[in-house]
Amino acid sequence: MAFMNKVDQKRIDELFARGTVTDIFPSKEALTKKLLAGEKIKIYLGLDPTHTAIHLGHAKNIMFMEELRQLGNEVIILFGDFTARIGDPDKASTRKALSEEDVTRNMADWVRQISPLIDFNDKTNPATIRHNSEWLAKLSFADVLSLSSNFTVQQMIERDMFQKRLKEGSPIHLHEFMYPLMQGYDSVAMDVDAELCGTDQIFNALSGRTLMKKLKDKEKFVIALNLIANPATGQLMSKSNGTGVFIDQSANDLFGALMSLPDPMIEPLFLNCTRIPMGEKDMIMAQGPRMAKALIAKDIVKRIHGEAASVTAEEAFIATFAKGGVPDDILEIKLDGATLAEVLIKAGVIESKTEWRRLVTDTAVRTDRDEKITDPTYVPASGTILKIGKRRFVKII
RNA sequence: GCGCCGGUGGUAGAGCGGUCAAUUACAACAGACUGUAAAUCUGUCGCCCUAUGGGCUCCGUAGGUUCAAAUCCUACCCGGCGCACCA
Repeated sequence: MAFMNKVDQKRIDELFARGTVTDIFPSKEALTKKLLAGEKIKIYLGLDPTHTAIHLGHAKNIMFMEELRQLGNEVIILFGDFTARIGDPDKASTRKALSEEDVTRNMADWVRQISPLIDFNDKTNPATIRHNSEWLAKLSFADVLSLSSNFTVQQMIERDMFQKRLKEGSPIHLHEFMYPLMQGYDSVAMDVDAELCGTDQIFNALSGRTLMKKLKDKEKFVIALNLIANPATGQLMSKSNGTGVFIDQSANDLFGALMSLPDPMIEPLFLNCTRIPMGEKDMIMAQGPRMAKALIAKDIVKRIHGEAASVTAEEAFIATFAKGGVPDDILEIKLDGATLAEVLIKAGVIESKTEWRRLVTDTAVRTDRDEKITDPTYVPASGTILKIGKRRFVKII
């Protein structure tokens, strides 16, 4: 184990070649040297249990951690359960704190969702999970004072978000200055060699670097990964931009969500979210956007739902959207004397009768034989398959 | 505690006595088109109905003024800013 491994070298090169690592502190050279020295490095990735809307931007960081784990490093997934209850400074405002139950539930949900992406059960080198309440909850006020003496107010207010708030006259709560401190102390408490984070977390990660140097005289590496953005528009992948893809959905839905992303996202997805060798990139991109996107979507679905599901998802997508067909597994509903609209509301397919009337007048409702339904009071025969819009399918039994 | 400002639909954010179920943008939904659940164009976007019409609910909460309130008044709750208090 303590010798330089050619295979590892190749793998590390490949990892960096994807261009998803934007910053390394103190330097890339130092890190590569350390990784190749055959020493097992202890690295952590902090996750925020204030929410469970896990999208590809999170997923790709987890994938990166898995890669490091496979290279033999000690990999820690750290839940900021203590910090989540305090509230992280947000761009615009102070974030609300969560209850303990919320945080616990969220953490379980995170683990469920990321489990396909990182191995917590490997026999020799499993990824481990820790919680920062383990140490942060135990600090005394004196400890906190002593920690905070390592930073100046000037360093804290230097942050963009604080500058912005100062300018706007929005509040900056004192405890928000503690956040980088707490996150920095995570590094000390776990005595890590490195931290992986998104570029948005560099400030916090670097405060950990400062603390490690001051308190332990140790050089902590910080590896910052890019945030996935649309190269054409510069917009980050996010729900509000209509480009957020959440991983907690069925194979079919995930595949569809990926296919519907704008074409300029193909390359970032390839680089960030797949591990298809870089050598194949040009060949894949040369196949045109549709093929390339499908290939990438399939690879991503495979990582989360497995090979078989990824194949079915692609087939279902082609059958349903490219050919206008009907997927296999559709909701079956029984009328039982109620009107169609009533049954659909009950099944959660539509929200209200008003919505139903709208859909009918928009000619969004048709049978599988392409007959348009124009009467809201239409009573379908048993066995009829109804398409409502592009994505809603119902079979009457 | 005092003063000032604000709380509007999924979000941002107009409106500030009738013409407001509430401008606009984003999100969402639908149609056309398409390789696509993309882009673009078009339409829709509180609920209910015996429907080119009618009814109900809605602008922090509760009252009030008025023929009429999201719009004015009062109280309360919540948020922000400033000042003070911290004998």
